[in-house]
Amino acid sequence: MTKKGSVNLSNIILHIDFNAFFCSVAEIYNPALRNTAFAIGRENSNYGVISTASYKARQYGIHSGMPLALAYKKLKTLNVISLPYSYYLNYHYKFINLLKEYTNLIEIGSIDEAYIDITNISKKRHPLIVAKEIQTRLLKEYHLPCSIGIATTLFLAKMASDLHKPLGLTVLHNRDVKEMLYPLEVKEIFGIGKKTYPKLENLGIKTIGDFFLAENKDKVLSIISLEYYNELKDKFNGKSRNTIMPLHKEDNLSISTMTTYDRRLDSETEILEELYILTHHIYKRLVKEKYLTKTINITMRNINFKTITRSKTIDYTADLDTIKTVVRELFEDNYNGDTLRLLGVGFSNLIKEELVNKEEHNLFTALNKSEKDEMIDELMTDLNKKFGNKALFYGRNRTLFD
DNA sequence: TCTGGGGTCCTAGGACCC
DNA sequence: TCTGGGGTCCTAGGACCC
Repeated sequence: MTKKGSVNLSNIILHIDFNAFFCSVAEIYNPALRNTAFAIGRENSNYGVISTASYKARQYGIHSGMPLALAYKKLKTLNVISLPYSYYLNYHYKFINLLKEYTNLIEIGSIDEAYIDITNISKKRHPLIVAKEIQTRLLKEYHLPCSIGIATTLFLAKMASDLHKPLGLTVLHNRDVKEMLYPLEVKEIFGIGKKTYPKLENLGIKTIGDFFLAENKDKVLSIISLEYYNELKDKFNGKSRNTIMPLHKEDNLSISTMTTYDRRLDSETEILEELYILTHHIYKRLVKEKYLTKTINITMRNINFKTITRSKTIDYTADLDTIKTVVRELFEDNYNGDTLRLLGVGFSNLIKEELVNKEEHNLFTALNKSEKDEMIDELMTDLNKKFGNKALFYGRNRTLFD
């Protein structure tokens, strides 16, 4: 698809990434915050971490993920605020709706970023013009500054949007990858995080260029697998996914909730009570979004930050009592008396209620492999009729009738 | 300085089935 | 007595991302 001399066959992907999205939304609701040092995080508290720091706050060395206690050390007067999540979501939807004016080939990366395929649009208008227009409209209509990357694959578009912030507009041609990306630190690679990066750095591999240098290959392979190495190599060579999966993110593989407590928990009764509260909380979402769950998990983190998760798989259910019983069992079977700082409850192996007919499901599990395949084919045909492409997504995750 | 909350993907061993 | 090969599911944990 991106062979030499066949540029016209390449897709054109934009990655649109908001700059300090949560802060921008906060500024919409309270314009007095503009150009001030503030951050999004737990209000009136000395624990927890910064979610997003305004550009002014970043001048003091404050950044996301930083513990609040440290942030206040850097700037005593730092203004830390939070808004209900729905406020951010509201602008997320406005953003997606604006993109829909251009194309339906939209893949949502997270609340503040999305990819779109403008290959077709680009036949009539230059990609840069289109990107500039989207960027300007988001700023003028919604006061949301963003950076946009333009490239032939999703991965390169994302790397490109990171190159210039805020309000960047960056075209990254495949032929320019070496010049533009190789000088960057290896931790800038999407997929190399804070565990892997120090190990590479220890071996003298500091830049992306070092990472791909032939003579460093053995060193790199002592840290990561050959498969992953090759995958990254392809990505930097422009040989990775260049098609949008439009419905990605619209359906969950799992949902969960967790809370860090500002008190320490060591009474079994109290912990179980809190687990029930969390269970109710996440259960409401399960029902609201019309899922059934098959696997229930709890998370416990002790004061030394040791975290365990325990799960149990049962029949698909949306019955609160059944779920609470499993939660209690998981807790009673696994709690060792530690003093805890965090609890969580989650559901995975989800399936949409409307796509499960219990009777059909039971019938299905009794079939042999080829009968199952046949039935899946029939069902997928039906589902495609009913839901269009959406059904393909369920098929991809194979959760439909496992 | 002291570590939020919500997700996804991957790995690996054991159980179980044919 | 010692024990194949392929496949799927379940569980636990880790890395990573926003």
